[in-house]
Amino acid sequence: MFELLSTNGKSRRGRLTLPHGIVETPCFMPIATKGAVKTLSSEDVEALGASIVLSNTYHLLLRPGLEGIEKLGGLHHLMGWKKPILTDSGGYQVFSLSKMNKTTEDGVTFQSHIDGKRIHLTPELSMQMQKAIGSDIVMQFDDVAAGDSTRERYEQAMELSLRWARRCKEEFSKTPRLNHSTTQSLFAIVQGGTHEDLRQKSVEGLVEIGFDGYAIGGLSVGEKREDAYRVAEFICDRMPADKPRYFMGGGMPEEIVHYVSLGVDMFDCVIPTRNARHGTLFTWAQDPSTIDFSKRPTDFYKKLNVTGEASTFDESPVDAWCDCSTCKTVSRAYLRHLFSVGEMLAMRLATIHNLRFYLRLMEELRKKKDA
RNA sequence: GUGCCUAUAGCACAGUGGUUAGUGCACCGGGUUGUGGUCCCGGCUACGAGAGUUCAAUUCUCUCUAGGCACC
Repeated sequence: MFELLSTNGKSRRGRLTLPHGIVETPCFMPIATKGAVKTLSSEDVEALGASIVLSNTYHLLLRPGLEGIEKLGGLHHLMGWKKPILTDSGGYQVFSLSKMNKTTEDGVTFQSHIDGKRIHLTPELSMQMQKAIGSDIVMQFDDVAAGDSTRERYEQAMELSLRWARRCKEEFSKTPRLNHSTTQSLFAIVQGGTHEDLRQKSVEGLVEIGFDGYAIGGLSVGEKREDAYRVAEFICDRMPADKPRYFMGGGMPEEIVHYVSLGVDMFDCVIPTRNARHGTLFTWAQDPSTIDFSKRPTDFYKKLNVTGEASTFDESPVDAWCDCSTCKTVSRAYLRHLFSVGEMLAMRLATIHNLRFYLRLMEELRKKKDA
C-alpha cells in the first residue's frame, strides 16, 4: 500500500494506495473534524487539490454516534467525499478539549462538551468507531502528554500508548469490517515527549507489534521548536523506511518543509483553516516554483492580516502567485470588507486561499523529488 | 418662552472632593500547530465651556452652551 518512489537525502517521495484512492506524498490533509472542512463542501476540497482529509473519531462519536454513522453508511457516503479519509482516534481531544476527564488503564472517561453526558472511550471503542466511519487510515488510540510535562508523565503516557496500541491492533484485526473497505490501514503513534530514550522505546515497541504506518505524536504541543526538530529527526531515523510516516498536527509552512527534509510523508494542521477564519492569510514571497526547498528556507512566505488597515483600499489580490479562485476573483479590499462586516463569505474565501497555499506547498515539495 | 433632567473615549454607559478615572462594543496590532466558525493577549481615544467654594473640583455651586422631556 505504500511505495517509496525516490529519496533525496532523508527526504522521500512516495505513494499511498488506499481503498478510496491514491495519495501522493509528501501530502497535507485538510482537517474536517466533524465531517466538513469548515466553510467548504467536499467538492470545494477536491477542487483545491486535496487527495485525503482528516476527520475525528471523538467528535463523530458524540454526533452522529456509532450507530448513527453506520446507519448513514459511513463518512464517505455522508460527506459525498470519494477520496481517502484518515481519522484521528480521539486521544488528542481528551488532551486538548476536555478538562474533566479521567484516564485509566482501560481508557478515558470524560464529559461530552455538548451535553455533559459521560463517555467512556477505550482503544476498542475507538477502533469500532473508526471502522464504522469507514476510514482509509485508522489511528491508534493514544495518550498525549502536554509539552511541559515531567519525564515521568511522558514515560507514563508513552507506555500506556504502547499498551493501547497492542489492544488497538487486536481489536482492529478481529472485528468484522463494518464498511465498504476490506483494506483499512492502522497507524501507530510514537510518544515520549522530548526524551530520545522514551521515543526510542516507543518506536521499537510499536514496530515490534507491526503497523501499516507510524505517526509522530505529542509534538507541537508547547515544547521548543528546536526540541521538536531534534526529536522528529531522531524518530524518523528509527522508523521503518518502507512505511509511511505521519507528523501529527504540524505545522507552520517552514516546519513542514523541515520535517519533509527529515523524511516525513504526511501532515495535518489546523493552522491554514483556523487562521483563515481569523483573517490571517499565507502569501508567497516569490514564485513558489522557483523556491529551493532543499535549503530549508524559512522566508519563502509572508503572513498577511487581511483585516488590517493596510488592506482597506488595496485592490490587489491576496497573492499574485496563487492560482486559487479567491486570488483570481477578489481583492484584499473586498476580503477586508467582508471580515469587517462579519460576512461568512470572508471565512470561506480565506479558507480556500490558505488551503490552496498549503496544498501548493506540498505539490512543490513533491516536484523537487520528482525531478 | 417657562420648568425639570442630562452632559465622562468613536458609541452605550459606570464612578470619584485626594496618586495612574473604569466596563462593554467599535477601532488598531499580535497570537492560534492530531480545530475554538462567536477564541486568546496587547494597544488607542474621555470628565462640554467659563467662573466660584476649597489646601485640592471631573465630582459641590452659579452662568453659558448643547441635547432630551413636559408645559405654554
